[in-house]
Amino acid sequence: MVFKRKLDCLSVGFDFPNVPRAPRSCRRKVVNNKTDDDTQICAIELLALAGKLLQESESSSASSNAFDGTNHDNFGKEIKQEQEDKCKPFKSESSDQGNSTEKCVVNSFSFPDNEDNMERTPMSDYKKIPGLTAVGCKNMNGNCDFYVKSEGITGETGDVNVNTGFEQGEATDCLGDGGLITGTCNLEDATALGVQFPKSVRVVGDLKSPSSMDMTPNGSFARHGNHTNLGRRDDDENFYSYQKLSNKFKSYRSPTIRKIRKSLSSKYWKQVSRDFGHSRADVGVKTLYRKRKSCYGFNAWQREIIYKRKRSPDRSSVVTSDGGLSSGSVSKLPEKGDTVKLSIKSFRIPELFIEVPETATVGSLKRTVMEAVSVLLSGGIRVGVLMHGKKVRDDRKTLSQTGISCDENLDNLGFTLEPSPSKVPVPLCSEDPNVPTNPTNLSERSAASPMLDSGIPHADDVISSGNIVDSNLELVPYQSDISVDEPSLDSRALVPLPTEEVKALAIVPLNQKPKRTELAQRRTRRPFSVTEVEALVQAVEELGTGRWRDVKLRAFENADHRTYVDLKDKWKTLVHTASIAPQQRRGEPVPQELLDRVLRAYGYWSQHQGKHQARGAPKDPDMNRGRALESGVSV
DNA sequence: TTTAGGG
DNA sequence: CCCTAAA
Repeated sequence: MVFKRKLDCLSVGFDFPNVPRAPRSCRRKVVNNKTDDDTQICAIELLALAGKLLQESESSSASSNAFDGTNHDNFGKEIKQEQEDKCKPFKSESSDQGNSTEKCVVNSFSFPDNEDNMERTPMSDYKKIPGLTAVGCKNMNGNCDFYVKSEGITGETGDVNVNTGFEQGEATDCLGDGGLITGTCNLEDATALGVQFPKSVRVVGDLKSPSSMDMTPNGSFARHGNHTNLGRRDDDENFYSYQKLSNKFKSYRSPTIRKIRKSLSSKYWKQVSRDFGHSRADVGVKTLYRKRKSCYGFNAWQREIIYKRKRSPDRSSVVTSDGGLSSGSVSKLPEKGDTVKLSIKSFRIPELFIEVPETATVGSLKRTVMEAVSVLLSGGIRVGVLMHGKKVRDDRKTLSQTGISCDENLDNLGFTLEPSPSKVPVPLCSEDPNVPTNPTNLSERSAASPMLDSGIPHADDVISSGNIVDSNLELVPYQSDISVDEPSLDSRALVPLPTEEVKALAIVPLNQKPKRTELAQRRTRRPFSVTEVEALVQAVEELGTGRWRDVKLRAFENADHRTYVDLKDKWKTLVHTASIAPQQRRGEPVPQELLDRVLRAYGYWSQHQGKHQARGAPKDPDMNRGRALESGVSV
């Protein structure tokens, strides 16, 4: 069954720690979709906003130079050319596929730096609003790359504004309709922007806000980074915002998780539970959920940041004595050793596989991507360091020992975002030959397939936050064979690593209006048969109207599709049905005899709330004689 | 997880 | 049937 399968896929969701993986069949399906070119479809790269902290004068000039007219123009051309080159083959192939689903792998996208801007930016204002829209998309055949174009940059008072438009007719070829805009990015506070597109562009701006920092040779990237993002002059405000976002994120995710759990067959969860060493399925599920929620979710990550901020002020120059962060302290260099300055333009993150029908709206695509990213981020991520393309696993090594020094060519240095492997107890379904299970090489592939949101593409969907159409998202846990990504070649400058992470994380939930994904499809209607009604009435007569679980157990134990809520609902309708004229009743007629019993029981239990509930069937003569029916108060 | 009710 | 606040 299609629906079922989709649910399974979805439920598996994300292979971040503690989350069950998709059934093999599901994952294999994804794998099979891969082509040789798929290896190119490397992990998504989250474009990171990074900054190089320089002396005021230096920085200022640098930033302005980064986007002077000439460079800018070239940039645009290059990108355009890139699009044309790569999209052509895709177009021919896609035509063969008919009007079916487009599968895209999001390679990279920017994330907004300012939440307000993000929410308020109407489509029509893209041209004017400072921001960056960057979307990379490659179809499964690896033939289609399209990116948004950087249209211009203006700067005022140190702010850098990158206006990126999306050229209709270019990138649109890949999706079949409309442009693709996942978000805008206001660089108001950004100190640097790296766009890892055909040609990287870096914007260095507003140096007042050090989102970057110097690192001591002994410092760990992660640790430093974790402090950094918050190290803005408006630290408190940012942090508050961050927390708010975190809450939103939480609330956003919860329903999804619940759906997932709900959707999963108990059988599957039981399996999962066993995999995790829980003896009881229900306990396992609960534990899983809670554990993840408390340990690996966004909250944990947040706590970690806070913790580190307070704990190791000496480790980072951006942390002030009072635990707060100030920009002023950032400029202070460590007294010993050389300083390594890095600029991170982008992070490679686990691949996100997205699948949407051509008829899906751009808005739904955006949301789909958003959801995929949200799920990815919700699992907790960590930073990986690559030197010469090789992952540096030893965290104890000093930077210089690793080869990361001011003398070295830092082009060999790369970073990745990855799920926290340490949180992965045991790879599920590791027997799958198609799926490498090295936890340190985790890579996510999320498949999103809106199926119901096949509405007519509407530009409004993109801009009207209040007009969001449901989209479908299904996440397929997936461990790709992509373990070590190419280090990004042009990254150098200061490293506010986690800064970017925080931004990314904070942004996702913001734009994500929690909406029901099609995951939670409405159950098929299954009218109660007379027999069922009889059983229900019988049980209620004996147990009362406040013990639906018991009713379920007693009369519908084996009817998996009848939940106690269903029974309660049915009783509710029965009471109503019995109360109205027979002519007004619909559906399969319920014998009047049963309806009489319904009213009788209803009346009885209304007057005996709890009195007999502890015992078995209340052999109350009043009820049996139907007197309760008339008076409602028969005792 | 259940219960209780509104949607 | 769904969704959820409460318990």
